[in-house]
Amino acid sequence: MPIVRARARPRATITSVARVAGVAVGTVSKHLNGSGPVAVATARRIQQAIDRLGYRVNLSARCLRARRSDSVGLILPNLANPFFAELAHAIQQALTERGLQTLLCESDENPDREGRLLEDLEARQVDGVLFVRASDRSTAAGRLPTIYLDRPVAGRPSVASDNKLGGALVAQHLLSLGHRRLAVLREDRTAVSTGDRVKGFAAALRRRGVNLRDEDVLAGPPCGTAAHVRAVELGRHVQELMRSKAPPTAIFATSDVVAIATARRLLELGFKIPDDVSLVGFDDIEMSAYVFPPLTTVRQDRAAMAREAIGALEQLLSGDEAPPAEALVEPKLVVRASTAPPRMP
Amino acid sequence: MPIVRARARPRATITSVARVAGVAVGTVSKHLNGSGPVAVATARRIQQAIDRLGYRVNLSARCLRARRSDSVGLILPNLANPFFAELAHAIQQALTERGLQTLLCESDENPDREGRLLEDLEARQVDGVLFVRASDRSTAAGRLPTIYLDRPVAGRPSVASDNKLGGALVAQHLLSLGHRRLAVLREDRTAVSTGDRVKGFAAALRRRGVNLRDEDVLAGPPCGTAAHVRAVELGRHVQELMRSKAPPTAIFATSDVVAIATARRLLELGFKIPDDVSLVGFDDIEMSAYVFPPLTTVRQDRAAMAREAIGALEQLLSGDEAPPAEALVEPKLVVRASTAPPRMP
DNA sequence: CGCGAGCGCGGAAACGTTTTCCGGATGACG
DNA sequence: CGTCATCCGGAAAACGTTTCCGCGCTCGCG
Repeated sequence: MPIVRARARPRATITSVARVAGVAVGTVSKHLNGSGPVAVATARRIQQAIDRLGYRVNLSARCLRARRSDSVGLILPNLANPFFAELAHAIQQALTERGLQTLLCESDENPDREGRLLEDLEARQVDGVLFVRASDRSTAAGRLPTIYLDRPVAGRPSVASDNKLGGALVAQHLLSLGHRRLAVLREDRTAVSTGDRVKGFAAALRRRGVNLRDEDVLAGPPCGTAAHVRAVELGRHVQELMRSKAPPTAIFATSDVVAIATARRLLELGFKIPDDVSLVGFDDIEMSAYVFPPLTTVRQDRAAMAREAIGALEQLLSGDEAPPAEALVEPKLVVRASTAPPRMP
Repeated sequence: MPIVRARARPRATITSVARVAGVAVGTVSKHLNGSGPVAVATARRIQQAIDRLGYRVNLSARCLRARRSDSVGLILPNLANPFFAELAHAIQQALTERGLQTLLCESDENPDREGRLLEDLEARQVDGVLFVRASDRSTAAGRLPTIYLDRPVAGRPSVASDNKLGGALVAQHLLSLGHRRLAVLREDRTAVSTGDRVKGFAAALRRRGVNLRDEDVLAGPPCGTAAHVRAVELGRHVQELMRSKAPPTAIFATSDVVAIATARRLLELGFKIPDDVSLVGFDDIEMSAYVFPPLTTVRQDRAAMAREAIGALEQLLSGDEAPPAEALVEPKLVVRASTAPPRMP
């Protein structure tokens, strides 16, 4: 518990403003919040006092008295993951537009910390929580109104991309280019969102008569493994895949980060993208437009997710309607330069 | 101002805990904070009451009374920029270790919003602020104890990487590989940190008898321009550079994002990296290890910057020592696969 | 002219803590 | 046995707001 210096000059309070303006504190409060009638002349005097004293409301006091903080907590696994960072950006922007403050916390991919974060947010009196769990197995739950994001919980209100549809979009795109020999690289065998992408992908293939064998789906080490270990593992998978008897003509990586790392390995091995092999990612992080080759991917609409999540939270808080169910946001295929028809044999 | 439902069941307060435990509120407070002697038997009774009621301290009330929030504000331009996101991650982690809460705000690269953010943080009673300004020209300043980060302000306590040294490290590396024809790609002509990198680079070259002409330093459009516009501009610069009479054998991009976009353009144009041209970035964002080719770059030590900044802030808050000056964090060269000796003519 | 309505404002009670001050009990020691 | 220090706990005052209640005044209307 660090030592903190008491502020040198005490800050102006609503009381000092009232004294300077020659009115009662209640009147100042009404002027600040527009919560009651105040004559224009009085309002002007109050405003002058505020400006002169440099008064700023004390949100702790307001929150204490009004039992309302106008702030919501956002818990997510890790800002170093570009997708989460960009999601945080979108959410913060949307909340700001609504006049709400964001309290951003990182769980560091550690489910054990999530409980503590929820307690912290409760102690800080947030009105609600937007919660991206560290893993699908994480079971932390607070007493606050919560909307789950990206990683839904059955029976709880949540907002996520339609991952199955996303996977299907990829399948459709690759099939229409003429690909028939396909493979999937996923980072973690257990992640539900990733699993849905693969399921949607496989189902769409099957509907068009193309079979995706189990051995065509390669998974990296479980979530939580060190990044460089996962990269090495991924590199091995790529090599194994491309050196097999019937190498795929297209690869679906279940996230852009994996896709970018896959592209690196393919290029290192001397394969050309998309000439020798097509590559599709997922998320559409900003970086995916800048790498070589610019990545064909599935865009998760972060702004829409943010809007949807905040709407759901407000509905939950207003409490007059039935709590919203699990909402799906439509993903969109973004075609760039990493996909093309397969080379004719 | 959104409507917020009053909480259904009122939360347990320190008063209710005291009643259940059969003690006075002051005693509960002492037990919670260890701020006074309390007998073990009493402490046990209190703890049982706390557990039974599911009590959580109300930080608004504590902050109001104790005039101390144990939280610090962090203002940065944009989480969608991977370097800032990773910096935020490091800072949040370091603050958490110190038992401090982080209030993260984005200015969206907009200097006009910074003033409002500072007011917000003041209203929320943060103990201090870590401030990454949106631009070197942004002049916003609050009344809170502030440590400037990454973009220093003359005469104010600040923490930043030693950008000149970083630039010199790049020069040294490229010179020792045998490069003599060099070029620089920077994103923004006016940014001081970027300027220092270029200055350090040019100065180190000059010391070794290599001249960097003005026309060898290409700058993108000013900060704030839309991302895709900047990418197009950058592409043009790369092309122009490589099609010139004496194309460089090595390029220094003043950030990893620019380097990655440069690599893309070079590869699109058919150049091999590092065979045809070497490429060096700056920052060492995580992605730079995953792209092709893995990027030689200068690592900004985010953890050290976070430690340094928090240390400076605590010193500023304790107030007994002279406020710390402008601190520089040492950057380190990270050699990967994007640099090699120049092709012999 | 009388009366009710409503506007503008003041007063005061909360909100949940921390902190200070004080008193009672207990133990040690002469 | 008396005195004093020590330990533990109670009481109450703040912290800066919001909100409720009520009062005086003005104005419109019959």
